[in-house]
Amino acid sequence: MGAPKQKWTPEEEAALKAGILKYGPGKWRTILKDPEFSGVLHLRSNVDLKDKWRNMNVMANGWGSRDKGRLALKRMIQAPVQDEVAVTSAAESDEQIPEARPATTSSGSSQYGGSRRSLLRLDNLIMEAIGNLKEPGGSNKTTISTYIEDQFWAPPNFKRLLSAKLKYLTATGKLIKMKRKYKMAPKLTFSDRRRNLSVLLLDSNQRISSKVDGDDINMLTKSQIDLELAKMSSMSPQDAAAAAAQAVAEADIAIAEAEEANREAEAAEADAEAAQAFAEAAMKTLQGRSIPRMGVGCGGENSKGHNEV
DNA sequence: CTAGGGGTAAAT
DNA sequence: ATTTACCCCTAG
Repeated sequence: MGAPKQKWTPEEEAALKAGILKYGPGKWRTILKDPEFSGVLHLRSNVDLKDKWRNMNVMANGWGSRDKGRLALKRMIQAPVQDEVAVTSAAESDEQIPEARPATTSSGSSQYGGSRRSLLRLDNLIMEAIGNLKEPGGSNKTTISTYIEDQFWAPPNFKRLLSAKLKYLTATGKLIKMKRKYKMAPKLTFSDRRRNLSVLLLDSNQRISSKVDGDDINMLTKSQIDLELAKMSSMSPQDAAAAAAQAVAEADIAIAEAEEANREAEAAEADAEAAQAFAEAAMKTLQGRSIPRMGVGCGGENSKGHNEV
């Protein structure tokens, strides 16, 4: 009647994920009662949390429980019908997911539509690489490149793209170049109000109480969290690749330009999506560190955002 | 209260 | 026209 739809804000998503990280999946009521999250989620109900989490997870692994058979067996060689549906969820090694996307055939108008988003993704990918490598003193370009190339197929011009990106990130202060290695900025000057978000996340990175009771379904706690991260990773290569091929056609300058324009102009939607990815990267990076507590007051709001209450 | 199924309104 | 995402309803 009054509100046809109420989109989830990144803050809400972050809070939800933080709550799941803190307690675990299924404790929606508990998460909702937590004073740290109730401030952000007091408008949502426990059912909403569950639904949202389901949607996120479905996107992560491909087909969790929903999505009957729409995209499933459609245009795939070999029919894995008789096989189990044991996805590669509990992968303890690294984030590596079998992409089963029928590729984006919507290359009708090859504008910058999807490029901007992908570029921003690569941005986060680099952060994740550095954060995951956890190399003391930072990681050099080759290491980062290897890390990414190892997980995804790298376009022929990837090295070039990466170089441009690294340079840009260093120039903007997001990365610190020491000698020949790149490190993350200590102050986390990624954005303005992105700080309290990370703090919010970091506050609840204690650990997951994985109490092995006896049943088999137990490890869907941390696995699913990591799955979330894998989602971003497995989604990037395709999109980023297409973007890379296009971007290289233009010039390396176009990348920085697009990035800058993106950051200045529509830093509402893109940044919003980057928020959750960044939150995760930051959380993983600063894991097990002494984090000074901060107020969780989200005061500074962007001027041109969507005003939905 | 939580898990799952389903429908419908927005995006592409 | 197809896909995404939010919300409601029902069963356990």
